[in-house]
Amino acid sequence: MKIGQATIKDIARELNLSASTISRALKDYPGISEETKKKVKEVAEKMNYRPNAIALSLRKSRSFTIGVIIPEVVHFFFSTVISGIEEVAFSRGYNVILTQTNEKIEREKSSINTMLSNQIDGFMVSFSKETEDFEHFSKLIEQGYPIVFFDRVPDIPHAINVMVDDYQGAYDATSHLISQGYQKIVHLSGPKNLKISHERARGYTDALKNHGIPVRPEYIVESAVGTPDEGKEITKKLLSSLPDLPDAFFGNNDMAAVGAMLACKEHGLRVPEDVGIVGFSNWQFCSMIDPSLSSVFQPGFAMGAKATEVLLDIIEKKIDVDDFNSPIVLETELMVRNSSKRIFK
Amino acid sequence: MKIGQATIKDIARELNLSASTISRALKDYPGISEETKKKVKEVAEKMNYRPNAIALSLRKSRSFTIGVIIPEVVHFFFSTVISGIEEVAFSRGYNVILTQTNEKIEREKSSINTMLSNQIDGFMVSFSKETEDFEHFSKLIEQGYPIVFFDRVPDIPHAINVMVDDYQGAYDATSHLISQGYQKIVHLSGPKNLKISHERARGYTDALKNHGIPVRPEYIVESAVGTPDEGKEITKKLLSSLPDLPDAFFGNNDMAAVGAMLACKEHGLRVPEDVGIVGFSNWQFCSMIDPSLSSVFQPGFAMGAKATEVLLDIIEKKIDVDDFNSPIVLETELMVRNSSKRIFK
DNA sequence: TCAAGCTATTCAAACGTTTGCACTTTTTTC
DNA sequence: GAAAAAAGTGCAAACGTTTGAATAGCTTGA
Repeated sequence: MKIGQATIKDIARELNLSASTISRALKDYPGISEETKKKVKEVAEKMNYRPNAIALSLRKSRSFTIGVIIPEVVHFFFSTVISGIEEVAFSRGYNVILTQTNEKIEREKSSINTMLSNQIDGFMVSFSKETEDFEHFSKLIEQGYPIVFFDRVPDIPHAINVMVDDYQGAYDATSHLISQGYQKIVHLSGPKNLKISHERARGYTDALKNHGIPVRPEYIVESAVGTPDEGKEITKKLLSSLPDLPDAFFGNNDMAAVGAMLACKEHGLRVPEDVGIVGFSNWQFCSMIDPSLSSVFQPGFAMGAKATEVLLDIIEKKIDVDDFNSPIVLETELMVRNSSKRIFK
Repeated sequence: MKIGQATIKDIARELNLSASTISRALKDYPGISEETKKKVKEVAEKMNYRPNAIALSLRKSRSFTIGVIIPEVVHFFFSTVISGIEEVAFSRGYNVILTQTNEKIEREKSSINTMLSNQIDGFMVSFSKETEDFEHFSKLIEQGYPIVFFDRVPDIPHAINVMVDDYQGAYDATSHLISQGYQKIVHLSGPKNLKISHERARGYTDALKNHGIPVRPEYIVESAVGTPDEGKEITKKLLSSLPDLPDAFFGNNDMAAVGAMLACKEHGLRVPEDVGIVGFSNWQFCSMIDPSLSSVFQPGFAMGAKATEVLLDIIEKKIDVDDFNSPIVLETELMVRNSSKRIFK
């Protein structure tokens, strides 16, 4: 049978003291005699006293809990972000309550509501693919709720955004392919409503331009879902329909890239000899497949950690919301592997 | 500026009614006139009233929150479990607070403490590799805290365990290898203190025995960490030291199996012609690597969902703790892919 | 001797809900 | 037309904690 946790009142009764004295004694407040403090602490220990965080939250209107809203948990990149969030939150004494939206805006909204009900101290959000209207976030910001966006960030006033340098990552990846002698580079792009998709596409385009390679619209194809199957299908179609066969694929994510790789292999093309491939995100499997997949590393853990640091600093008023007029951008790193190495030294 | 959320008192003041009436009106309690109910609800709507879950928790000694303690978030299998947990919890109106132990028993214990402080309604636990003494869990069970273990389950009285049929999965995998003509099958086993490791090893051993193949102790090697690198190293050593070369590897997990595959390839062995390989867990990358990796599918999502159902049923007293005298076991499924297909039909 | 000044402690209200009970007021019943 | 029943609402306590203000019991000093 669950024994009701000992409370301050129980200790008070035991020692014939008032609740306030117990509270202060436990907190080492001045004005309590050393003797009393000692006794109180002993009894607390003996009774296995554990402060009731709920009561504390009610009193202080602070829950020491942050809410994380994420599209999917079963996603390598996001899981690394969660890990970073959890790590920092734990070390600073906060709880993390987690919900996934499964890319549905309705779940996003309802999660916000339950979290508000739960008096969360702040939000960390990466919004869903369905989200095109940011009204529900703007309202929160206006009302002064601490909220930090990561990875998928909105373009709205006063939003605090932590992101990866998608533009540079894509630029590097594309430049690398060019440097390896690939010229006809296809970009499998991401969903149109995500800023990260645009940034990556822009990096790709700029790299081509800066190397004097014409940008062909038919070489930019949307791979919105981001599964290997989708990438494979799209690539297959391209290979059988394009008059001028591409010699490289730059995927907006690793899944699409791996799909492209499979399609190329099936089409009898050798990777990297005939076709070069680079992905984005550097999922675990990149080094396990054959040929190993070059990819742009996104620092997910660091992103989660940094975003949480910022959120907690805001919550604790160590920094001011207005200090952020531009996003916090983390560096990517191109991991060159065999799928794009054509020039051997 | 954050506007203090409207409370029941605010509505009461607005309508010149008492807090109790508001509370009852909002809950459609009998004994409140339809007219009042209507007015109250309108005003609540207008003031954007949102019940304070913290106050409710304090009053009811129920937080509608469950605590999940998991070894790692960045782990395909566990992330699918979390997803299942989150899904069921959300649909039944519960929050999920998540902590990862990073395989450290100290974090496990301290997580339990903060969760207890937070008046969590119940626990879901998969313990760390370091955990060998289950005292801290036994105590919780004795005190009547609802707690459900999943995947890594303890062998202690009254524990409610949800697990996968590791024995059968391993048995199937090994039998499959035998049916494909492999005879000298190495098992890369898991950490010794996890029951799942024993079960998988037992399935492997029994399959050999039942097919009249002698079990050789030197063919069972511990791959405790479970990374591709470790699997690769171990396999390399085996290939260069064993006088009688093995012709198959059954990995306790996919990472070890992939390591074995890489080592075999480097050693000039062809997969599956010379060596057959089967993993365990069916991680996403299994179908993406070349050759694709056969693996035992573990229903992670279903496990998380089932475990949560049970936990919530216990919390809500829909079922009794004593109804569980044996673990809930979920079926595995062998996914045969190219890494172990030697007999072509 | 007594006001002043400490020290150690207690009181009481507050955070936002819920809920058993009591209290009005209205309606029904005979 | 008076008593009984019903309907609608309010009071107050409780959940566990914190905290400003109040109080009690000392010691000190002139």
